[in-house]
Amino acid sequence: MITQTGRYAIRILGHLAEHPGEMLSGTEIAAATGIPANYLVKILNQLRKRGFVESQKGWGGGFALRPETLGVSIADVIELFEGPEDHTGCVFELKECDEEHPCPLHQHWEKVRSSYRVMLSSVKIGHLAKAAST
Amino acid sequence: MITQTGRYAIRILGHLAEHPGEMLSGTEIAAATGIPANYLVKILNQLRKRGFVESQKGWGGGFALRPETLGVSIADVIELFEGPEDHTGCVFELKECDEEHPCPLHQHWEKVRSSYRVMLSSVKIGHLAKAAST
DNA sequence: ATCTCAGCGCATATACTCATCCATGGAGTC
DNA sequence: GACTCCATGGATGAGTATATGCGCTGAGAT
Repeated sequence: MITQTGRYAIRILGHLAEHPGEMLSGTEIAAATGIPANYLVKILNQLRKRGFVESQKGWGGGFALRPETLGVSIADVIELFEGPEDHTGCVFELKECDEEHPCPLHQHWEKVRSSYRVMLSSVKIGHLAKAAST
Repeated sequence: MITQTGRYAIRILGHLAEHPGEMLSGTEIAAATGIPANYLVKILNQLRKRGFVESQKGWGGGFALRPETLGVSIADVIELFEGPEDHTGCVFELKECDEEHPCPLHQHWEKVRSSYRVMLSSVKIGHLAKAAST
C-alpha cells in the first residue's frame, strides 16, 4: 500500500514532532523509532534537502523539525519518496475501462483511491505529535 | 497498491472468462493481454496449481478457466501471489496505536482498508467477463 | 592545534519482483 | 515411429527497494 521508506519518513517526522525545537541525533532517533541507523540518516538527508527538517553538524548536532513542517501533509512526505502518483487509467488495465465504459472494478477502485487520497492529504505532521502526548 | 503479477493474473483470468470453455494457448493469451509470454506462462502455472485454470499439453493444448473459478473473488487471486494480508496493527507503526488509543491516521486508514477489502472480495472473476461483452 | 562527535556523500551489499532463456516431456499429426 | 505443438520446470538476468560500510567534512570541546 505504501513503501517502507515512506513509512519510515512518517515515523521519523512524527517522532521529531513530539520534540519540538530539540536537536536529536540520528542515533537517538534510530533508537526511538527502531529504524536502522544507517538507512535513517539517508532518509533524514532527503527530508533536509526538501526543507522538512534542519540539521546541525558537529558536537551536539542532529536533526530538528522545521516549524512549518507541522502543517505539511502526509501526502507531501510520501510524494518526496515515491514521486507524484499518476493514478490515471484502470489499475488492472482491462479493456475499454474509462469513465463512460467502466470495468466492474472501476467504481470500487475509485472509492478506495478517493478515501486513500483524503487520508494522505488531510492528516498533517502536526497531528502525529498529538498521539504520543496523550 | 497491488503487485504487477497480481494485476497480470486478474487480466489473464478476465480474458479467459470471456472465452468460456475454449482452450487458449499461452501465446494467444499473451498477444491478447499484452503480458510477456514467458512470464505469463509462469503465472498460468500457478493458477493451475491453485485450481483456477486447467491446462492441456501437446497439439491444440492451452489453458481454460475452470467453471467454478467464475465465482472466485479478486481477493482470492491476489492472495495466491501476495500471500494473506495481515493488516493487523498500525501501518506506520506509530507508538501506542490500537483500537483504544488510535493514532491520528488510524480511523482514516481503517476506512481505506475497509473499502479496499470490500472491493477485492465483492468482485468475482465472472464479473470481469461482462465488461468486454458489452 | 588537536580531538571527538555527528552529519554528509558515495559505493556497495542484500532481497525481492519482474522477466527471459533453455531443456524436458506430454499430446496430437503425419 | 518421426515430427510438431505447447505446457512444464529450472536456471539465469535485469531492475528496484532496502540496508550497510567507510571515508570526508564541519563544529564544538579541550
